[in-house]
Amino acid sequence: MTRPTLEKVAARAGVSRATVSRVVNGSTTVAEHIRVAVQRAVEELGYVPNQAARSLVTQRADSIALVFSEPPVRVFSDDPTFAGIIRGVSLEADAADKQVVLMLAGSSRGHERVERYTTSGHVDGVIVASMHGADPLPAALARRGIPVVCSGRPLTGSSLPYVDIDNVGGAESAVRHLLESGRRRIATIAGPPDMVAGIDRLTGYRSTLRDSGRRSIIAIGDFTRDGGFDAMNQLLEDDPALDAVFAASDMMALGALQALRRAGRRVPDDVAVIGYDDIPSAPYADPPLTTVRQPTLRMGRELARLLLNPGESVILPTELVVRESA
Amino acid sequence: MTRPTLEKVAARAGVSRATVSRVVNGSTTVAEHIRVAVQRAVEELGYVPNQAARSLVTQRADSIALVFSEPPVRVFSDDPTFAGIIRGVSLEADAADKQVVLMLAGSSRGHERVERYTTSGHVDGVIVASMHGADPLPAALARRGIPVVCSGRPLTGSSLPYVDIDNVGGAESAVRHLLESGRRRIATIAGPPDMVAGIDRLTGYRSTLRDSGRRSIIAIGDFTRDGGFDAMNQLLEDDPALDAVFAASDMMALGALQALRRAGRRVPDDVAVIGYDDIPSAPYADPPLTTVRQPTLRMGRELARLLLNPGESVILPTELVVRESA
DNA sequence: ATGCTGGCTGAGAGCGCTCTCACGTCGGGG
DNA sequence: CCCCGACGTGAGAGCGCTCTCAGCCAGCAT
Repeated sequence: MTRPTLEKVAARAGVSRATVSRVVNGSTTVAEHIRVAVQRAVEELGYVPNQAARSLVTQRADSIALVFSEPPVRVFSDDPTFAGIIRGVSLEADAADKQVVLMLAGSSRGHERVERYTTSGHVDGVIVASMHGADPLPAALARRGIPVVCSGRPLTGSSLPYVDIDNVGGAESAVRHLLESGRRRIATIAGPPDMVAGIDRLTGYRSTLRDSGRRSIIAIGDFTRDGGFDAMNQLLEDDPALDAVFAASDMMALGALQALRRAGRRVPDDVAVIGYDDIPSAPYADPPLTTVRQPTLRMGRELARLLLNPGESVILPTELVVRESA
Repeated sequence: MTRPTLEKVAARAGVSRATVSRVVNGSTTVAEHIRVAVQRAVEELGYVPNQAARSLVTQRADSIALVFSEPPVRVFSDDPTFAGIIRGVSLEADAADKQVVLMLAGSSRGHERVERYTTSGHVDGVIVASMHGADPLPAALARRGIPVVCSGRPLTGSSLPYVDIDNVGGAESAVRHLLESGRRRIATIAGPPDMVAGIDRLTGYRSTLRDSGRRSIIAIGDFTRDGGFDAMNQLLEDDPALDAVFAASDMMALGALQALRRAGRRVPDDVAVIGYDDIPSAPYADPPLTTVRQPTLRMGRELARLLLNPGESVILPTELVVRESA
């Protein structure tokens, strides 16, 4: 009942361990008839290489970790970002014959666990998908000598390679759309100021308005629906005459929609609303939400590619999806 | 720049490899002053045990795999099930000092990858969270001699241990609630017939109606919003006089709500609607959705517990959450 | 004094694999 | 005819760790 070893396979095929190893690893310097014999033995015995033994000598694990430095509730919300990243990373890793190991490092204990796991030789590199730009984890891993790539520009001043989405540009395109459709008083519901996405989208909003000579009307949300609801109410109070809102996330936009409805404002007639992320339920909002879509799959691919063969950081463009809310 | 080994630590602390190993692994038979000295050496060198070497001799990996046998898009949808399971598993694994490795086995290639990974000694056991009860993966792993626990009763007839949620009971409680509030013509939007959750919820619906002498009105959905929308339309056509719908998932309930609205039916006045899952957006539906909540966190805990110390399969109870839609 | 027990420590044998060498065994050129 | 290179194979040394077992030194009973 014990798992067959190289030795067993070798004995069965009537060759040496080394030869079996060569066959298993696809070396070309093995005579055809021997290769066939070995493969049959492997098949018959159901041999699977012991990865621990292999790693021990090669010093490679042939797998990479994809760490989500967020509480699971956020990772598994109605947000396509993570799903896209995972798919992209998996695709690229597959192509390079690497295994992807997902880890959640929500708590501080999680951080420690992840650090131990990744430094103990389980993986050849780590992709940290952290929304909080000031996360200490990436730098900590890098210090340990582990290759690291960040999803989202790190706020820690470290020079780690990263892949980010053009948040500034995305916000700009949204606000410009509002401007071009004749809106005059454009408010924003910004994200948390400790997240790159929040900061950059606010920057894009601000600069675009400034360029057009209009003033900013800002409320801070936390990327959640309730946060968006509250922020919208405050915005309405601050400037009852506003005619458009750019929310830094679709969730907040959904909350804003609700607040607007409750306040008796029609969307888009009285107030235009644009969100960010293009979550699955955006098309089903009332009215269907105009939003900024991000190339999450591509982000995942670039992340993996950057980890596998180091190079320059990458910034990906966004796409404005116009529906009915603006 | 190379990682320190046991040997290095031993040399620095002036003891043997064996002693360092003892200290690192928390053996009690080490003299206090030596223990302290070794710990200092470990600290100074930043020593982290090489897991490959350790696994090689212990034949343990000290980690377990949590495999999602679904496409990522489903895993990362607005569905708290997976998040709850993951948190529960993590909690329990943490307590047992095991590492949790998440894997997605959406494609058939994914299956193969997962099988290779888990059989190559990377993990001590596998939890398969598959919604498709007929998934061949669990049995395949078990055949390989790897401990396996399934989330959801397997439909393959295998006798693998599993943890499931009382889908029949959950459906019963929903239908009974409808019955008790005076509804007479209660329809259902069932889930796909190849998923245990779909099958069992339909069973619960049917038996409850039969017991009360009423007839079933059934449409099949696919657990998606669009599927729910279509199914609701068909139901309306089949029996325009229906006054209640039990949808086997909240997503389908959301679609049904939309179809009902479009058909000019008021909820709950004309038609009562109950969903299943209690997704995060259920309270924000219009009207807020009455639904069946599942103990997903506990499910995760039981799953891990069952894997770590084998025992009887477990079935967990549900809870009816009454809001305004029914 | 001698023998014994009990508590700690070190020596050393592997765990299953890869990879470097050395070792045939051919074939072709000198 | 011999030598040399190319090619294919096997022997063997580890990779870094755990764990058994032997060894040592006290301390106690005999």
